[in-house]
Amino acid sequence: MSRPLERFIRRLELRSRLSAGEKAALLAIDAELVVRQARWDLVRPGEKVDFACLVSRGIVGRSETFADGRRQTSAIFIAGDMADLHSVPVPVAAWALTALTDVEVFHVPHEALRAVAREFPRVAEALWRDTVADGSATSKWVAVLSRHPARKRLAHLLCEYGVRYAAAGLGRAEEFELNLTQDQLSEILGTTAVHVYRTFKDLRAEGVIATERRSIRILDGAALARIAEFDPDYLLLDNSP
Amino acid sequence: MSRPLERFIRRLELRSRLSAGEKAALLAIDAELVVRQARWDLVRPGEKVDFACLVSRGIVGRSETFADGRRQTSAIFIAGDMADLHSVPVPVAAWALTALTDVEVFHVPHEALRAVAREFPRVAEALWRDTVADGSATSKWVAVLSRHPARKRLAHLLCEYGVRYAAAGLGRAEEFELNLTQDQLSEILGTTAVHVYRTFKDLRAEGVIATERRSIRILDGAALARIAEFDPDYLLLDNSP
DNA sequence: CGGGCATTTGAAGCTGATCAAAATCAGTGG
DNA sequence: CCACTGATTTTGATCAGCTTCAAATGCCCG
Repeated sequence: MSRPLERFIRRLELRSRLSAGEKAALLAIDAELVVRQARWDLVRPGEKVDFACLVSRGIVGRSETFADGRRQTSAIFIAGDMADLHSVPVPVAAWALTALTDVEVFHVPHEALRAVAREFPRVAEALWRDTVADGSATSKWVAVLSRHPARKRLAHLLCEYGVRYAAAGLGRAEEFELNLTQDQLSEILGTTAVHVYRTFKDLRAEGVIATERRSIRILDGAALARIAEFDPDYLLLDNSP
Repeated sequence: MSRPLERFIRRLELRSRLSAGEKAALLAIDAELVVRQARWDLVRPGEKVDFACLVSRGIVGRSETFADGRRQTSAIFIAGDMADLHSVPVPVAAWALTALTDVEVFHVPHEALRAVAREFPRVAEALWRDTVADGSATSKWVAVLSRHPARKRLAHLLCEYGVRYAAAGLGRAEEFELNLTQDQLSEILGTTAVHVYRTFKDLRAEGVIATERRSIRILDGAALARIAEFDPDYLLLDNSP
């Protein structure tokens, strides 16, 4: 694609209104396309970066590894997400950004983003707003992870992923590919791969979802949302402001 | 105090460089002082606000309540913290801000902050940067909460609080008042009050900390940091940029 | 000095972790 | 097309950490 930020602008417009001039300035930014295999670390903790990673294909995870080797993924990013928008004001990574599947990522130069933000205060606010949305999702995840058992956590993840996947224009909220292994899911859900399996099994047995290979079909969205206590407000996706 | 934002500017300066003019513009902002007792909700979920809450005294928590009445606190804020800086770009609260102790809070008008941010791009970036720091701490908490047993979680909280308390110029990292009940701590640590008590007891028995009423004395900071796997980088407090 | 919180203590039970291993699948090369 | 290989999913058994419930003690404030 000749205009790497096209999809990112559509993402921003889910939360912010942008003028034609503002969009044109963003569209004019050039970015290097990088193709990586699953497991590749796009950014390592402590690394100083001068670009932000815009996901174009596949899934990127933000994760942290502990002394005993166990890992926790605190966010996942899909096509259209700027995985480390926070690196623009804070260019030293505090976590790893890892390719969870084979991915295509644009390296968007910080300096170009900063220049547009300086010139257009509403772009600056739009970027700030998307950073807030990231924090909002993370904050929600603190609560879900800490207070819900695995079945509610998984239900919540499926609800959120479906909504985000649909909002990104990548598919339907009721049926999508979740291209993550149960091991990767366990690192998001704060549990073990074994338990992820059993949890999937329970949800299938209840007739709430169906799985086939890595595609998820939500048979009873209302039930799933009830199990998860899912309320999409925290994703800040209704373009009201 | 005639200049409500004085302490907030010092907080910003821990992470961003500001010119005299930029500081003056922030200092000129007027804000209403509000005094509340413990348990008071400063902001309720879903509420539309046109001001941000700058903590002046006491502790404010950001928390979420579930259907069964259990609560999770995803962040705590001390004097100098803008508890809901994120409300400037996103003025609809997704969570409650609650006074965990008796508090004094300044209501800082969004419009005033936005005006300064529009005029001074570096102020905009400083505010953005502090939002990133909030997200960074939240993201760390996802990992800690999800992967560490209660003893490491408590150790981590004590390390973080000490560092933040000292950075805010409110005391020393090795000895401070943690004016929270064990019940409130359990809502931060994702456990129960009973378990918080037992965890404190264990850490005391190991000689790592001492407690007296609600004051905490860290006897062996190195051991506490080791237990917690604490590395303060994620707080983004070294004024390097 | 009494009432309301908060802390401390005890006992029982459950959820999810851990460890081990079998079954299945995806991809590779003969 | 099949055998082989490594990764992932599925299954089973045991156990630790934490929750839950109940109650006693301690502390602060009016």
